[in-house]
Amino acid sequence: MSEKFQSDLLRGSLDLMVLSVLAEGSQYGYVIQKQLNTASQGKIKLPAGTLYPLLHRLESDKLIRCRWDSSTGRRRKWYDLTAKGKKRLKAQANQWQQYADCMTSLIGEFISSTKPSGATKPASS
Amino acid sequence: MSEKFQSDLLRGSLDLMVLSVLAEGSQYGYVIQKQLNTASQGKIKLPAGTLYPLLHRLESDKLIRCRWDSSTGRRRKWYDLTAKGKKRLKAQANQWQQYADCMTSLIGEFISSTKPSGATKPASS
DNA sequence: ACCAATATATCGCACCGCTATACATAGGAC
DNA sequence: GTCCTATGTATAGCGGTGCGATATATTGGT
Repeated sequence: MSEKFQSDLLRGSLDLMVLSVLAEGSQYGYVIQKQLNTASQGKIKLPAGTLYPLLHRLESDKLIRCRWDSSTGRRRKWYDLTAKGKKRLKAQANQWQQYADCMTSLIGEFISSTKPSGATKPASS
Repeated sequence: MSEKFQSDLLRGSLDLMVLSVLAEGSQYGYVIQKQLNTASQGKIKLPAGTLYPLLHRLESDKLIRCRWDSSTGRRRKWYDLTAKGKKRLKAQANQWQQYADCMTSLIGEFISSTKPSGATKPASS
């Protein structure tokens, strides 16, 4: 249970995940790491050797910007989405959805839909 | 329109797609290529340099098996799912679904559910 | 004083999709 | 017959990226 996803699944969508976390507000690397772990129910355990180079790439692509700050305690590197980053987030989220739809139509019949606790959704809102 | 998916999206799921095509029956490489192109509405255009090495990998992993046959015309290399391949297909399809659910819960709010600025076709209804 | 958790960083490996290139056959146009 | 395109398979090498290993520094608890 709760196995880790195979690494290759992250290729092409890990940057999108990080952008989506930052869309909720400024964060620093270590928290992003923990957040993705939590949000995925332990299935995504980003090693530091993946996370920090990724953040550096996003920054050099001007999708996020950073700022050292110590006002919350320790000195940490806080990241923010740029306008370009927000735009990219939307574009990439939509592209991912199309990709997912495509995958589902291909492999849908091979998925055993035995959800461990059924409950579709308690009719939110 | 009908842009190609970025290559990295395929990492970790391309093998799954090929297995799912072969689950419908024996096929040879060239047809698999066309089939994925069709099924994805042109968004997946597998280059031969991707397809054949992939088939070789799947074969060396004993997920598929091959056989040269000329009885339908030209000499072609026909592939079949092995028992191991069928098992892998199911396992990987389920893992992918979990991954997709995880992604959706992360990025769902950033997906604009309206299709990109209206129909290319004048809505037949 | 010691140790674990926090926090960031970089090096080099491994994997795989892609481009480029190659070769062979088949069928139609001219 | 020759040319061109589609069909069909194959491999070499490049490039990008997730990861393990390793390094460094700070913080708080015992």
